[in-house]
Amino acid sequence: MRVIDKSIIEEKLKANNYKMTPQRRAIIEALLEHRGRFIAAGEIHLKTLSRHRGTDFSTVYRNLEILEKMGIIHKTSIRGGAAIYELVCDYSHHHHIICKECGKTAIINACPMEHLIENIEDKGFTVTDHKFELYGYCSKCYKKC
Amino acid sequence: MRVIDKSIIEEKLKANNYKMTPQRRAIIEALLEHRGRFIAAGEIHLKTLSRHRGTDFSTVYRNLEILEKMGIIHKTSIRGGAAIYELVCDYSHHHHIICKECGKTAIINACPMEHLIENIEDKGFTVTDHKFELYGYCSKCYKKC
DNA sequence: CAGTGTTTTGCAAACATTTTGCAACCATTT
DNA sequence: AAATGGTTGCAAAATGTTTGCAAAACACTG
Repeated sequence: MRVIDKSIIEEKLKANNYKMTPQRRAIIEALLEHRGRFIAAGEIHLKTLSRHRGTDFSTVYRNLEILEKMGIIHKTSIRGGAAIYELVCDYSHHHHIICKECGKTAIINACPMEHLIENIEDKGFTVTDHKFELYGYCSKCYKKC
Repeated sequence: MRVIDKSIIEEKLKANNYKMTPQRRAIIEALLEHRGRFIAAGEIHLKTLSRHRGTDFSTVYRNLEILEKMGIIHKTSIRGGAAIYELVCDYSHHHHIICKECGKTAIINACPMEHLIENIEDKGFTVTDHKFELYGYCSKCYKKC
């Protein structure tokens, strides 16, 4: 299991004919800095600005879309709110528990699908992907609330 | 296990001091018509209009919020997109498989949490809720794509 | 290291979604 | 009939995201 880092991401992008720009690098660095934590597009933009001033919001969105399509980041949202993003930290399949307060995440290595596939196939659905997320509070935020 | 219908919802609302208005009724009927299917706020608004013309979008949103807080509907979203809603069809805990094309859902009675609680508690998180959703295509939409 | 084709960017504007303040309304109670 | 408290439509704003376009930047090539 290879943990993701900057060079892996750059390789991947290159392999898909994406070029490395300061903006893109800044966005990736912002995400790396937040490893293990979901953040909103707005926060990513802010962090990116401090690394490469003038980066536009649209650039951030465009790059997040690219990174997501390449499986480098996860996109989700808490109860239908604004989208939040997180670096995929390694290549193994896993799920998350997400702090509703600060976005901190922990990995859940178990995947419920293993036990459920038979259960589902006779519903007539063809399953392409699944989401299993736990929400709650990390120890820090739990004390505050 | 009591399956939800119009009268249950009306009872619940009344018990919480909410009044039954034509608009609210129209919104609920629109949701009932879509039982077993997630729909977006925009669609609910459209359906509501045909039952009670002039109903404003804000009214729809306000009522969806109320219904959600009372546990009558579920709110979620597919990959960070716009919010989608569905009537909670019964009072038992369960999960969904959602068709990415038409929003049709099926119930998954198994809950992965049953087997996982121990696994998670030593991460320092206090779990308040969880989401387990499968995505794919229902038989109809699968043929089309 | 200039030339080339492609990608990427910033900007501005558009678009989509959701929320809010407010005055008016309605049903029920006093 | 006045008062109460939830509810609505309207208009506007806030929020979040996407797009078209011309200019700039990038990775190659020779």
